Amino acid sequence: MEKTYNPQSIERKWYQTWENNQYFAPKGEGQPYCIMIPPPNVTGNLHMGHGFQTAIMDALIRYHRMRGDNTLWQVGTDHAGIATQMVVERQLDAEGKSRHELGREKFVERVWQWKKESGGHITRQLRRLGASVDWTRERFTMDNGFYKAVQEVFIQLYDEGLIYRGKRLVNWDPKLHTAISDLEVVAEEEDGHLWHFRYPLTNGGGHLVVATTRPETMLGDTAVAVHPEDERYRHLVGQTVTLPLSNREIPIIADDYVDMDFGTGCVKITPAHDFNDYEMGLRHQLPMINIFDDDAKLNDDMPSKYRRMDRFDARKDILADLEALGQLEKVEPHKLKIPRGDRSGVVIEPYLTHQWYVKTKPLAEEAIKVVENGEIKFVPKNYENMYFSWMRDIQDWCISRQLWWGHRIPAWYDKEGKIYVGRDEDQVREKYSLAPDLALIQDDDVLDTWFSSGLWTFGTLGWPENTDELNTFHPTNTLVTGFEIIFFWVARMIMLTLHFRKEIPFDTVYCHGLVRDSHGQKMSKSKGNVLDPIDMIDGIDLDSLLAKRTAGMMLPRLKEKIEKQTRKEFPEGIDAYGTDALRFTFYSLASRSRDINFDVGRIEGFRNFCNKIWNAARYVLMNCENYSPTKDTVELSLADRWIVARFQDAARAVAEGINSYRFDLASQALYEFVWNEYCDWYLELSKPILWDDDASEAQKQGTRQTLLHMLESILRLAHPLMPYITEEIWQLIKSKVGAEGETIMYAPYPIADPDKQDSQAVADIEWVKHFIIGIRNIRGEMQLSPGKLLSIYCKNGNVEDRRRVEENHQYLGKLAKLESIQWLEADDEEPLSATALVGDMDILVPMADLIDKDEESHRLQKEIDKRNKELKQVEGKLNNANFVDKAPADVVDKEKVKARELGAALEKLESQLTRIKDL
RNA sequence: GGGUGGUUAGCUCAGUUGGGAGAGCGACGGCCUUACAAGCCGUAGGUCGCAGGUUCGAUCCCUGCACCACCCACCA
Repeated sequence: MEKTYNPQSIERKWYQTWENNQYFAPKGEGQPYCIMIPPPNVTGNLHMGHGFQTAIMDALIRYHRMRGDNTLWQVGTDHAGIATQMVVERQLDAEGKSRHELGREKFVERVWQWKKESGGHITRQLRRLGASVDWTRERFTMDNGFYKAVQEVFIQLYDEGLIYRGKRLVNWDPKLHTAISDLEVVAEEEDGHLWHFRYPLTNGGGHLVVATTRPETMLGDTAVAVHPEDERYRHLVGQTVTLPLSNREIPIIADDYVDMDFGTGCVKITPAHDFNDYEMGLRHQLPMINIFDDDAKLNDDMPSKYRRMDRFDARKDILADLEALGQLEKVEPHKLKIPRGDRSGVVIEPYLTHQWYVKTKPLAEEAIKVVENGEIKFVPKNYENMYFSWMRDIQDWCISRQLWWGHRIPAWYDKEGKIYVGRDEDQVREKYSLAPDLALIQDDDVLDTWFSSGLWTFGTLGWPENTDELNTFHPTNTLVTGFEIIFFWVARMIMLTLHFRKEIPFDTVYCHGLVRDSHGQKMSKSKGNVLDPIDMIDGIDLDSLLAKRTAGMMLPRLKEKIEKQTRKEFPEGIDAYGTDALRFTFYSLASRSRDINFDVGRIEGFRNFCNKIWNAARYVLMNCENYSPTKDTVELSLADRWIVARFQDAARAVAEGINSYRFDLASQALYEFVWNEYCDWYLELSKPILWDDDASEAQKQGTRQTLLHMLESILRLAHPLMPYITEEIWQLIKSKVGAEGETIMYAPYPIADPDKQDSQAVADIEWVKHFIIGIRNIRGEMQLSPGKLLSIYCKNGNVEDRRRVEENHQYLGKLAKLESIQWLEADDEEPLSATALVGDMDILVPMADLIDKDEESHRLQKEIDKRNKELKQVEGKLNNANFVDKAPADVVDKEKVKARELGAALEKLESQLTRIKDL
């Protein structure tokens, strides 16, 4: 083995081996376990969120696979309608072309081309993370089979009356020229104004003042509303005002939606451009005047001077014109929520168009039930509340998009606009018995991307065919996803799956937080704090990192800031830490918390952990070169029995962590066992035996066997979290432990064995550790040379102490670096010493000339202070009659024991201090 | 406006049947001790956001408040 752990030299090799040998495919007779990957955007790039999510899923998958389950991790990618179309449109733009010049067919062809070129990128990156997905079953949301599933679902829902087409107000994105769903609109508070206009009463008797944040929409006003009980305006209801600029007469209506206390209490009503006004328009049968075109420019029905004008320019002009007319009463600064498209970032316009909708209420009812009754569980549980609150108030889902990239809606129209829904034109003609010469045209729109991803769990398994995969793996088990797409994706999967499969899509939804930078800031290009998981695996030098973070930055000031900040944080760039270290870092961060702050400092620590394992393996191999499994009786040492016992606790803790989705606890239990017990103590305790010429061969074989067996067990325990290093080392040692199989991936996962518990060995080693630590403390504090062999005395020990000293002579001598240990009897004169306590036993390190008197006084005083503080607390409790009376007896006893021990220890320490001082 | 999560060592975070406050990184001191300097040994550091309450006892349970983050909602 190389002296230093080098992830680069092992990772790619093993992944290829695994993939080539089809180790990722479902296998065996075990119970099925299945995870569906949340399909990443086919042309996307792996980010930290993917990294985190993939690490979690792979751990679950490898864990179940090793436990013998018939395990499938289904992989695939999403066509991501808007995102992908935008990328390709941007490319065209750079060539000075537009998609409209190209035409629909050519454009879609071009997107497929782009998918072909860059579609492999993200899947290559998933491989780098060690994801054991079954590549042979990779799917795409627009592959032929999926297309069929999507059509089937659309047609059936339409035939059942759960999909309808209607002309309604939708969220219109004027940049992308498409409708979007409520979820794709993000409303942020921004500074704006509240303008007060005068609308003159038609009969000449004065005017009403309306307040608005959107002056330009006045061109589409069809009423002014007041509250029915508003004394100020009650008498005017039924009269009309004359709308300035348009000179239209519009009614004054009463509606209790109006808040009398806001603004003037008069609201201008623009049914075609505001969701509330739309509802009111319906209630009062108001005309709906659309003032915009698809670009959100004023349309040709508007007064000529505003036609073709951009909405924001029109606002300025209208304000100026109203002011000129003397109708602008006042302007106030006003904070308001501005709706913007999550993709385009432009202000969304409520806009009257024909769109397709899913009637969600009936679907949602069932979907609520399965979470209520526990068939589907959310982890952490509180996300269920979020789910419920949204589902119980769900709105119909606008599923049509005016894009070209996506599933085209399987609907046709005749000249009269009658709708025919079916698989294709021929089938539609047959289904609806249409005359062969009736001209039909297909709907131009495509479906919302989430409509197809909503079918992911069963669509990928072959539905609508009744496949073996579907019967075996559906319902799937665990869905691992970010909480931010619970509504977008999770809820819709549950609704659609219940409807079409009459079963749940998965039984558990594990929701993880958002991966942020080390200061809790969201990672974003504009902040320049984005970390690329691949860079942490492969490393990146400072210049490349700077170039990457500032690529395409237009603002020099921003660019400078990002450079400065990056130089400060990564003066040397980023080291190549390897996949295992990156993954382990993700696990350590996978607590219940909602935000995951990724600190690069931690990955280094876990790379070091890999190196620790690596070197432990080197040690084991060096000492077991000629070892082979033997049938001869071997003798197990105390340390052997101890580490085996301790391993059971570790194995239980790791499994518990994984089972409860507490990967932080699982990784911590593993880390602590490997480093603090196996390496720090067990490997050290093995040396006195292996390097002792007097030790028997049976003892040495026992130690070698335990070294190997424990190492091999650790590798299996760690494999789901750190697949590469564990496979690499496992291959090197498997023959020595008689392990079968070609890969650790199929080796059995360790299960804690209660019979291997050994409380005697654990207690003895605890005592040994205390002994050694006592000496080390004196060494460290007294500045004694670490290599200096000490001759020490023990005193006041009981029978147990004497046994332990006797039995563990070798351990103590080697690890505490002792020349000799001798017992002093009660009446023996004590040499002046530095002392340590192990239970009731004193350890004396004679001072001779090596120990400084003042130093030792100081050290003793520190010990005394510490214990005094503790004793005070304990005595406080024991002196409290209430405590003694009311606390459980075992708690009181514990405190009493503690008080006695502390008292005894203090007595010794103090007399020792007096002796030293009196010197 | 309604709701959720958070506030613990300098930093990032663990800490559920309420009974001794922890880890990693960083800091300090000492070591190239034949697995590992990506290491070893030792040390220091916290009024567990604030104020009340319940309890013999509260980081943990209850109430209120402050601050941070997020989700939902029709105030022109």
